[in-house]
Amino acid sequence: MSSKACINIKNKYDRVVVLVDMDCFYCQVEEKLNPEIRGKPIAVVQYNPWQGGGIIAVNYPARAKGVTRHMRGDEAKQHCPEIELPQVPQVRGKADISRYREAGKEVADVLKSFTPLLERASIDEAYLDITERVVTRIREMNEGKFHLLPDKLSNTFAVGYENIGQFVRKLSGTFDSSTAENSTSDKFEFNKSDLKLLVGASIVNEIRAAVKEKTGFDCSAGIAHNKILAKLTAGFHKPNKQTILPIDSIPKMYETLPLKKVKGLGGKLGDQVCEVLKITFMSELVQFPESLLQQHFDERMGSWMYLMARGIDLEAVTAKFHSKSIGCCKRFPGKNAITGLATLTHWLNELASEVMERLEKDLDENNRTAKQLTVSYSQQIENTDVASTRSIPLVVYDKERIAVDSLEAIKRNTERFFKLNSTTALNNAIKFLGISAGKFEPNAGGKSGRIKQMFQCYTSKKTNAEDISQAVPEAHKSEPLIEAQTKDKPTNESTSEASKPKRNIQHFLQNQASLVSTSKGEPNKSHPIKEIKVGEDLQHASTSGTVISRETVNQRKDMKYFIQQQRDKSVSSDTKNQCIEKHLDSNDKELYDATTPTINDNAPEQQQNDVKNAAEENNYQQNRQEEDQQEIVDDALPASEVVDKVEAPSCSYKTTYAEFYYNNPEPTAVTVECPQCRKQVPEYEFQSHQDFHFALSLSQQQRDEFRNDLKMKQMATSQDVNSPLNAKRTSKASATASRATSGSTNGTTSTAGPSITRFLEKIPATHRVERSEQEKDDQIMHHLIKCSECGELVEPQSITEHNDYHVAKRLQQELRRLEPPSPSVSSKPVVTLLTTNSSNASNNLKRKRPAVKEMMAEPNKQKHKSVSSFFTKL
DNA sequence: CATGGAAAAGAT
DNA sequence: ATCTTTTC
Repeated sequence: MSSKACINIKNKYDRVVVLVDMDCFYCQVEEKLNPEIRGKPIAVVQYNPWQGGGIIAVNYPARAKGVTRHMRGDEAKQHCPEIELPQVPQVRGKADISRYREAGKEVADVLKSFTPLLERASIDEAYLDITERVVTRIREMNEGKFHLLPDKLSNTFAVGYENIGQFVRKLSGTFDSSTAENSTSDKFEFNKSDLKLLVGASIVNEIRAAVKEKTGFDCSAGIAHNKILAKLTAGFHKPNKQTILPIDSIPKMYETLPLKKVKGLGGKLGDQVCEVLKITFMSELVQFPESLLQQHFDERMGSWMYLMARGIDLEAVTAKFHSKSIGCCKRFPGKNAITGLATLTHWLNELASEVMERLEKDLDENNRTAKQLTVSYSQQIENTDVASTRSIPLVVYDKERIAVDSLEAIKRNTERFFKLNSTTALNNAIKFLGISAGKFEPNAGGKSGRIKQMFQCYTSKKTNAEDISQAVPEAHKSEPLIEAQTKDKPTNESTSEASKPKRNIQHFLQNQASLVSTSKGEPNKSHPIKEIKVGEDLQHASTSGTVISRETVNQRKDMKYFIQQQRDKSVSSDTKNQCIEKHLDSNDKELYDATTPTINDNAPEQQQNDVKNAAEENNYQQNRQEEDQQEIVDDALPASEVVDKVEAPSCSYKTTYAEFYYNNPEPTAVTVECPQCRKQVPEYEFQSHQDFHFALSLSQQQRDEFRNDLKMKQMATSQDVNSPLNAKRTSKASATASRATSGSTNGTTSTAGPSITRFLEKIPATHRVERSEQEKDDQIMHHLIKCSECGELVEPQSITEHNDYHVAKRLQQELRRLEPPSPSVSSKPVVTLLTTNSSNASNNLKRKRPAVKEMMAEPNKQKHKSVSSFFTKL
């Protein structure tokens, strides 16, 4: 599991790698959903209340009007009054992109039907290695079964050529004049490789046509010999077009290609490279020896850049269809920061719900189970945001459990979670929350699988007999070419049969006239690459959050030393370096090394932005939000208070709960009346106020259930719970209690805690259900019973079965619980406070990339097949 | 507070 | 295991 799979450097031009990129995908999805707006200028917007919402996708008509990403909806309207602004659906108070996710999968399914060697790169992008198909097609061409007619290459462009016809002519010309002698030259090899791209383009055209036919979506594609270049190339002609990148065109293209446009160099690293080497364009990178690059950056990175400067990227396309993690998150900026337990609980539940939903779907579709939960959050501590991440075992797919465990993880890792003397007011406001599940394992059949199966017949409607196996022949994994070529290996190498290929090519050329005229409509600008649009939205402003962590600060502190160390390293002659050069074709060098002499190692200028020492300011003025919040809630009581309420019913929550206690009402300038509670709310607070009501109404339900469970437990144990005075204790008790309801055996609460046997007894439905006021009528009317476990409304005749489901669920949980050790309690409190103004990014550029040695370890097994042989067979 | 959310992968 | 970086 070292690093990324790479191909042998000798095959550097042998692959045909395609990047398929959906054109303004979200817009297309919305268009498909609502045909009314088709063809109009469109921008997809998310969270519309504030200034018309943030734009996350813009279609081409709208782009023509000057609308761009990271505009607000209002701004877009100014540029283009007729613009349509469909919104990203909002579910559970947060943006929900499942609509696009599903559309993306639809597309990927189509792509996958062309090759198993498909790597999904994002929701709307995928890499394909179609080398095998190309080789097959070339064979078919040789056999006369396939003719590469111009109509197979519509909407196709080649970098460095006016139109595709020109490229074809150039290519065929070299084959025409090929003799046995020059057919061994590198140039000739290049042409063979480029021919593959051309043939590949015909396949990609079919792929894109299939996508269009099956899904209705347009896409663009880049066709090159490796991933990075394919990605780059895809951006050259859009939308609904495809571009080939011939080898010869790479150096010219590099001359005007800003280094930062290359994937992987778009961020701080790219800045560093440009700064340290004093360069801007990719073409300037070629002058530096590998050793120098390795010294300034790191070994891996150095090698990667060295090769990249020569148009080489050895990373294999690996079959990957499904995400390795499923998660969701939300920011709570500024006044939206979470300051109370109730709100925190609410949002954790929302996030947990979404994750759960998606996990269950994933279980259905992919027959796998996530084993790890990761909760991330950032807290405002004394004025800086501190981000943290904690991982915990994910033992059962259970929404409540996920939410509770997440909360526990946060608590456990926060030194002072609550404000002094409070059991609900958070000491540190939370500005960001995220829950994600990962470490998927395939669902094995077998003994543990049996429970899962019985489980599944409840949870999933589908009996998923078919298991979408993403298995891919191992042969593909690292060396797709070898196999292809082996199969294809002809008996004779490059012989002098130039007549037949000529015939074929001329057959092709006969149709060139039409091709050229086709592309006339769209003049192929001779690549002003400075303005090239790479990818859909490459102008992603580096907002570079202000969140810093202790580690970052420490790194900065160490930087001086670090840089010095780098400098001290002597310029040792690198064997690896020589190794690479040895494997570069003479033509590679010709292509790139012509003009520029190698320059010497000179030390990087480091900016000595000294790290400011953490200066603690005791700025205590953050209680504003909670004050506002609490004003609202005179009559309602968030779920998290229930425990305390039950335990200490005599206390007024207003005085007991800091979340509401820190009330220092300030005369506010502009207020609005809340339609729900009819309180005056500061205008700028309105949204979060609404959120709060939302939270309230949702938690109400839970509260009922919770109380019922408590009641039951009390009946069972006849014991009291802890005093609410100790915050830590209380919260723990609360968490444990709720967990117990879902099947825990251990609890601090009782001597006779709920055991699994207890749950295995069938519980009469009538005892388990209690109707809430609002639902009563509904339920009576429809003769439905609400399950106290999950809140679902169930038909009476199904309630037994339904309860069985929960029993099974608990059973599984119980079994699971025995397996893994409990989550490791963290050793240290997380909260360390450091501040800095330095935005100096020159830290830590060391990366590890696959060692070049490994890439070249494999000896060349193949002799390249002569191009002329493509045409020899009849 | 102001793009936001999502995911991967590398670094330590 | 946690944090950072990058990208879309």
